[in-house]
Amino acid sequence: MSSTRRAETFPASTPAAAQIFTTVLSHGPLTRLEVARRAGLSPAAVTKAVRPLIEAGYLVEEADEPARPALGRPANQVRVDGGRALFIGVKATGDEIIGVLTDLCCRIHVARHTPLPDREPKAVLASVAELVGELLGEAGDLGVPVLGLGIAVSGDVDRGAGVVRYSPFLEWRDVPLAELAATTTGLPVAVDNDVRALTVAEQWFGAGVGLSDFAVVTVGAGIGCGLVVHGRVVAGAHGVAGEIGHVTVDPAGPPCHCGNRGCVEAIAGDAAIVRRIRETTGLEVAGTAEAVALAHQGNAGAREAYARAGDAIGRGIATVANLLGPERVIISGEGLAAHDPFAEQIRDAFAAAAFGSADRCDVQTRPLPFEEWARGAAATAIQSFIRADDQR
Amino acid sequence: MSSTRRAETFPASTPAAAQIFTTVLSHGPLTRLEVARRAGLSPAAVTKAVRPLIEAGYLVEEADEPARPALGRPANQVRVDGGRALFIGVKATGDEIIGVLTDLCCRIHVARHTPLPDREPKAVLASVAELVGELLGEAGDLGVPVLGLGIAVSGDVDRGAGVVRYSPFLEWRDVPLAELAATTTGLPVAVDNDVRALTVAEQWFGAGVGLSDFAVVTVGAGIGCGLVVHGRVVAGAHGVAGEIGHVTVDPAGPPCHCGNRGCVEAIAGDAAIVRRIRETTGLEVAGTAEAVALAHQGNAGAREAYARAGDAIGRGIATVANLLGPERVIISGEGLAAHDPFAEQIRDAFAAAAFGSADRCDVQTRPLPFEEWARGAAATAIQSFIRADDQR
DNA sequence: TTCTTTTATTGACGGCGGAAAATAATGGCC
DNA sequence: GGCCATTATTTTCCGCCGTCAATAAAAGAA
Repeated sequence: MSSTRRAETFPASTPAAAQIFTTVLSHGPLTRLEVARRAGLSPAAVTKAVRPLIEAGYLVEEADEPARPALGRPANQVRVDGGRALFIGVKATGDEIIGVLTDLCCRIHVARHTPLPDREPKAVLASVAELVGELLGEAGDLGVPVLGLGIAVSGDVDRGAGVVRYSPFLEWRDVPLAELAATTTGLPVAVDNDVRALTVAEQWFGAGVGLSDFAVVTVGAGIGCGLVVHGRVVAGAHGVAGEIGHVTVDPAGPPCHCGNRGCVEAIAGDAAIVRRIRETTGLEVAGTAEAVALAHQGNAGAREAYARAGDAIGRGIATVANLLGPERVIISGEGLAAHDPFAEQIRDAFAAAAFGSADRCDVQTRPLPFEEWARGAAATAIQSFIRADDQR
Repeated sequence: MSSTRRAETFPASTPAAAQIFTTVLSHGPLTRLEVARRAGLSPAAVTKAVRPLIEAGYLVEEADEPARPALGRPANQVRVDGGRALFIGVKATGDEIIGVLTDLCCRIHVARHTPLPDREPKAVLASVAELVGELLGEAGDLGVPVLGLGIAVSGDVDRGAGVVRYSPFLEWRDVPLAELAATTTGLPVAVDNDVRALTVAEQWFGAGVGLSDFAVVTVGAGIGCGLVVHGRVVAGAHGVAGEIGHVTVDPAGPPCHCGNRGCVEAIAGDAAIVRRIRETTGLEVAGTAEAVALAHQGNAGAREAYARAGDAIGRGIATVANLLGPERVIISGEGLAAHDPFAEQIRDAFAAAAFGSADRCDVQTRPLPFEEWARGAAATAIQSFIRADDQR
């Protein structure tokens, strides 16, 4: 199939050129002058950097110029041609693989998911290859080349080496996933931790655009956190960071699988909430869906459990805000959109526990559809293709 | 006095040159080849950058070459000439001003402190000017020029603007301290938060040398924290960061002046420890010195209070480690050196509460003599003089 | 002495980004 | 319509920085 097709490379030789491209990518259509101001470069430098990018088709001149000035020569806006290239993002959980086909602007064109019968690296790799094959087929129909594959896995991932150091859900240790996937798919592969991947997506295409310091908190089975400091996603000295789930909220709280008590996750994780409702109401709650339904019906025990969870998350976020002073915290989770009381509780607890930063830190809540995880993986693939490791 | 003396400027025009200098500054004498490797530059670039620095007297060729290779031309090591320039660092607390005269390598030559009669900006400025005047006199005796003044203040400080936004201890709001001190002393002035200043000193001259991710935790009247992420000191989006003192350790704990309960500072701050000992033993403990003495004598109540405090600090540090994955945490405080059980308790609590990072995060304890705060201020002055904002 | 080995320096080269000037594209004004 | 003011973009030229390749330097070994 792919045979000896040479991997296409991005024509941005210098860091400045990459920065110019990412500026346009994140901040929509911009005139060259606006790009120059944002990137802190001279207009001439922008002109020179933009030309090869237009010639290669990654940037295009915007056809209509809506924002023309009252006076003077009208500006020509430039934007990224999303249709120029496609990327595939894959998120592997313990029992499912989610894959999306996105364009260069990280807009999802196709989403697929398949169950995962076996967690062995080989079996997972085979499933990933199959899913990628299907998505490549879709891409072939569109006649647009796929330039990269991103894979997101929860756990301890060495992004630079493309190795999954340790993934509890998959029960993997030191799996050189990037290399393996590259040989089976023939695509350039980027591998990263799932929450960090999601954070990259927010940084470049979401609510973190233009911010140099923000946090993404994911609420679901586990509680995760991606941090952006100084315009770069924090990976920690050893690849582990953002473990907000195991921040202690109440030393007398319920035991956590990590060995401590009262971790955020032990109070606000899906399983913890279900367990709490069972304990306080005596009802046989099967799962999260039922717990949410109970809370919506006004069941006191369920509401209390969610209030407790919201409180724990709010405290956890306040801890992040106190330590890092982010400009914004983006809370995202499956249940959040449908479940406002939860979010409100988070806000209240945050406001109470945040020391000096509460009024200066914007807390946003946004839903997290399951494809969003895979989109994050695609974002890392795009980032890796552009080869721009830091940006504002 | 100083009249129209032009401020001396550092002859490192490019970021690369500044990086080369800071590499030599932090990593002691190095051969040009070693510098090139560390800085990721060609040997030729190092040669060219080093020459003007030697001509200006900031670098010198090391006289004796101890590390000569078995074979080949012996290497010429280069080091920073500390005696080339002096800097003054000043730390202002609520009731005292501490000043040090350091050389370019941030070694303390003279330390002075004077009580602070009044907290009004004008009065503080006058005291600072007097102290600086004395230290300038000492510098004049040495015949070495003083090239900068750094002032460290606790609270919310905008380093870039040189403005103290809000300092609770001094009861200041929006005081343009850098500008004021520059006009009264005639020196270039850098102003920063005290804990961040201390962190810069550790990063360049202390236990953080060579690390891109570490934390400094100060234990005393308050509990502070300076963070280095991606090789840069974290200031947060709004100038507030590192508020580890108000991380909640126990929601049912004692009330804190910040309005919450069970903050680290409300358990492990000096005042909290003294109060705890009073409550549990009924003894009239006057201050920290007495509390420490009681603990050393084996008084059960005092030991319990310190154990509690150590536990709280350890948990707070674990939170930092879980979130940021630093390579090292440097705990520094006045009482620490004399007070090992405290430190041990911190370690234990950290090891228990740190999720996955405990075994990979090095926890160091080091004493914090009172001049160390002022030395941090001098470090920011040096950094500001070199004009290198980030480094590894 | 001469060769080998390692370090440091030199000089040519290329590329990038900035400054300034030129060019382009409009609307307004006479 | 011609001219001018205004703003955007491009061109041209220039300086500077860092790399490359070659060379010098400073030993010990043969």
